[in-house]
Amino acid sequence: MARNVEFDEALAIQKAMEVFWKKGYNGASLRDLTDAMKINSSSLYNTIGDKQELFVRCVQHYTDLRKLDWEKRLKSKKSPLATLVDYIHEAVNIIINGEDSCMAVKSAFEVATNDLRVKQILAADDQRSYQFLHDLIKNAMQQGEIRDDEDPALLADYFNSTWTGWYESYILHKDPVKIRRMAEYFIKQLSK
Amino acid sequence: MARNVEFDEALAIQKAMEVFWKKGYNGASLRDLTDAMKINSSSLYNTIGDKQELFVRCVQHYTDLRKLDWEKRLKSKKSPLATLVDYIHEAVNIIINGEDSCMAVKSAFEVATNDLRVKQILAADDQRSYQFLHDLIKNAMQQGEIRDDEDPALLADYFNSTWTGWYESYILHKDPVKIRRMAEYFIKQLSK
DNA sequence: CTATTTCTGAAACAATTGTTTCAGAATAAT
DNA sequence: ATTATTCTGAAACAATTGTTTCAGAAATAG
Repeated sequence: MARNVEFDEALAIQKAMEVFWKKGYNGASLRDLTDAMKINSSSLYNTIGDKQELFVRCVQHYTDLRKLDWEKRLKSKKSPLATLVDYIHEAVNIIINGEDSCMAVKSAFEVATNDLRVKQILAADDQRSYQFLHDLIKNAMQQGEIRDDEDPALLADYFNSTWTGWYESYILHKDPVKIRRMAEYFIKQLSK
Repeated sequence: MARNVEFDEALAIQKAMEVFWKKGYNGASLRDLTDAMKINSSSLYNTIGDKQELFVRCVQHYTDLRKLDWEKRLKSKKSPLATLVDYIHEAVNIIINGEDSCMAVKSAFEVATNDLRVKQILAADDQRSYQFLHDLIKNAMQQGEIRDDEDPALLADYFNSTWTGWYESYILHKDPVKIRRMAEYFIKQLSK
């Protein structure tokens, strides 16, 4: 018998996520956040909680979006290798066109080192990313699209960790050609 | 005709570097820094400058140390491939045994995105790292230690960006075996 | 409509932030 | 030893930090 929460929590989390993504955890102030979320800090503390809790929710949201993407791609009607190659090309485009790099990677280095909950969320995300690659690689092997003389688990681990360095490279050199060339090498290595 | 600076600036930079390395730029407060440096903030502002300037000096110091290491390794009497394999094994040990990951990588994602000077220092560092790998790969090819059907520049770029992902993986999963297996695959791929 | 509960906005909170001030200690040159 | 200069330590600075308070607006249920 009382009033309901007025603001759209999902939208507010989305907006907060964008701020954290761009500025990092320590670089984003509560004012930055509540301004973007268009709510008062009292509303924030009444519903979501403090800054740490908000960040956890934002990272969770970020990884949820990635999860949806992987699930959709796994349902694709294309062959496993084609699906994988498509994914790599889109990943490259995101690296090259994205303004603020990858929030998961940035958070891994800035926050996961000190915050257990964030580390667990990102570890689970990384595990899903691994599983996505692993499934595609294993299926591609079974269908004879790629060589099967290497352990798919090892390949998935190896490739999964590769993207991170491309993000770093692009931050430092802003060289799209360099990223594309590495991606082509990556694909060639996989295919043959 | 006056007093000299009392504290050891090189030592103070080293101590400040350790704080930034562990806590990041935004996570480290001026008190954290001056405590570790064992100097008063007035001395800091009198000699080195403000927080940004101090950070720049610390990142510069960090990359100087790496530069020395690469130069020493290039003078090694071992074969290029052996030198490279040694380097990879030591890099893995550093990843696995280091408490605070890699300051260059952390700074690339936290600071280089917004600070031009830091970006330039880290880009130059990355370029030296690339050159180190490139020299070794090219020499190994010329001496017939590894296949020469791939562009050494491409391989150097590709491998240079690989380490970063290993750091991330180790932060998230703390799994030494995973890192070692990726390194072995890396070496195998290079050799054959 | 009334009563009750809950949310919101603005203001205030103490603590911490990066930075500056300045008196006095310390030293080098005369 | 005196002088001139510069460094150091402690304190203070205003601004910003994350967080709390609370009066009043809003809305649900009776």
